[in-house]
Amino acid sequence: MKEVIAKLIKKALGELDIDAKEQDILNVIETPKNPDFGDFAFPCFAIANQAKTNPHDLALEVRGKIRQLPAEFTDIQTSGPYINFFLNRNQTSIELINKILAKKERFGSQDIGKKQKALIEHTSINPNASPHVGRVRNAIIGDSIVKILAFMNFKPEVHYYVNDVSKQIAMLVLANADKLKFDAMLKKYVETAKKVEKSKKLEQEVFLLLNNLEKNDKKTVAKFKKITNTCVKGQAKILADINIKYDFFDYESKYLVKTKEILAELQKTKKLHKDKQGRLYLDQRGTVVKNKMKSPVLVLTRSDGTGLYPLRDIAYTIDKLKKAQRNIIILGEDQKLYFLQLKEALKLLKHEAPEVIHYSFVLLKSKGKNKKMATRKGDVVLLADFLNEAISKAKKEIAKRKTGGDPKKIAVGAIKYSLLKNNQNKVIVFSLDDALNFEGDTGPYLQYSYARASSIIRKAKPKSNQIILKELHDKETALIKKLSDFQQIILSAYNNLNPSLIANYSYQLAQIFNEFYHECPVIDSEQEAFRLSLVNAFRQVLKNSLNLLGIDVLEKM
RNA sequence: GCGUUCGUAGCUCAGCCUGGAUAGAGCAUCAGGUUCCUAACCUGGGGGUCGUAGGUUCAAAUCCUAUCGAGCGCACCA
Repeated sequence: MKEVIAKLIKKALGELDIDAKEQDILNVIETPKNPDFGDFAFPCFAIANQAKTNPHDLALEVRGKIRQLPAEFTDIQTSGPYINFFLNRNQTSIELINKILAKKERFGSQDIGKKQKALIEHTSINPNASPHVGRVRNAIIGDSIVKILAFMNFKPEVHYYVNDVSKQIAMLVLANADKLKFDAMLKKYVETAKKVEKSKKLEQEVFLLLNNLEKNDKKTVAKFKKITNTCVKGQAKILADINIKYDFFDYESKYLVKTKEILAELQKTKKLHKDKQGRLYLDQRGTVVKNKMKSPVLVLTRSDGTGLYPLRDIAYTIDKLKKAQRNIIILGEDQKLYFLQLKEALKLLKHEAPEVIHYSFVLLKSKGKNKKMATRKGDVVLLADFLNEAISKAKKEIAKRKTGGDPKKIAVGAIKYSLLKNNQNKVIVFSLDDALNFEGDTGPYLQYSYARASSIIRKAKPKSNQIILKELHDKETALIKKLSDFQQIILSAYNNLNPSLIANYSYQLAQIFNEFYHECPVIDSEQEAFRLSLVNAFRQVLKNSLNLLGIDVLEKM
């Protein structure tokens, strides 16, 4: 459509003896935010500058040269230095709605992946406690990205990396936590961590346990395994409660044997050295990290020879890379530098690194100050508690309205939306009270809009399928325009691997629908058939959006 | 100190990549709307030096530079 406009303007400019390239015209044509200014606008600033006239007059002159109104438009006006084009929307509206209704849950999807396998690693929480809201941001973003990739015809495979070789688990082993249930783990961990922090002797015992683990001492291995299993099961269960599932749990301990090979290979690059304390480290002076840290090294082993996390991570990542054409990992902002270091280490071994998505922390809002969630201090909102409170709130609301509907779906929608709507590299300031408010820019608002639309469809008894299209109401036009944005938004969310774009779009879409709902009666109206199809198209697009966020829709609520 | 991300209404955010027409929402606040398809909704009011200062440009919340403030990171945690 922009091409049509560009040709039109070029011709008019030609008649005014102004020479302009079609491409230059095309580049500046924009879509006004305010519908009063039409569907497309051509600002005259640049051309006026070139022709040394003022943009105001130029707009008028150009408009004057367009004598015949092309069929695509209902009007062409000038407004100051802008020439505004008003589209003939009726025909294109019906085409769009029909397309949505025909493609259904595939509307907006494209075959970009061509069934390639995409491996996504997300969540990967330390298996030592019940996850808090901050940790869950990783899982929720990751899960949404999995869905976006599937929508673009990739074959996603979801991996959870279980850090079962760690001081954290060793501390729990030391505290005999292998006999504990999942719910008791957090308290035990906090307690033990405090003790170990104060005592060098206890810390030595922790290291000894790790040493025994690397030596594959049967008793030690069994204790680590017991605790890890309890924790992973507990975590997976609560995540399954909010419908986040994994295809594979990859245990870090499995990669212990490969670390010897990795060290041998790194040795060949001559970048691996031993420091005075006997630790092996990678010299990273010639790499991108050189100006980002005090001493550009990546330490791979402790002085007692046991491996550190980065060493096993190299082994694990290389293994992951073999499994899929595309590799993606979701990491917190605290891992930015570390990931660059890992990337450089992989480069030495002639491997690419996965694509990485970083997200910022979730801070807890309390008494005017924003605090970081710290598991050890108990300043946390656990996902389990958040979910329970949200469910009881949803139950209460449903009881009040006597409408029915699944309170858990509403609770999960509220939780996911509250953690997805913000831009990823922006810190989330989390307040439980705000998150439990189901009005305004929230998950339940979106679900409510869908339920309302569904209610219309349920109650309608259309007398005729005849689409009568009179002049569109403003709210109808706005709704259709928003629906037509969907494909572009999804593409952008895919290109940037950024679900918040979809979250924001969903909210705007729902908002416009609610305005339409108030101003345009559907049932028994003259345009009943058309409006019913519009409502159905809205339901489909909102459902598709919310599916990509991992949020279920409800027919009633 | 170095690197990095963020700074927009009382609070929480969108807009910034790709510069354009009076800077948008939600919460809170005030005033309205339900014999009518779900009021978890809608309409209206008040509330903004877009951190600050320069620069580029016909045009800057948007691009560049500096500066202030906050988060995160910078060697045996993962």
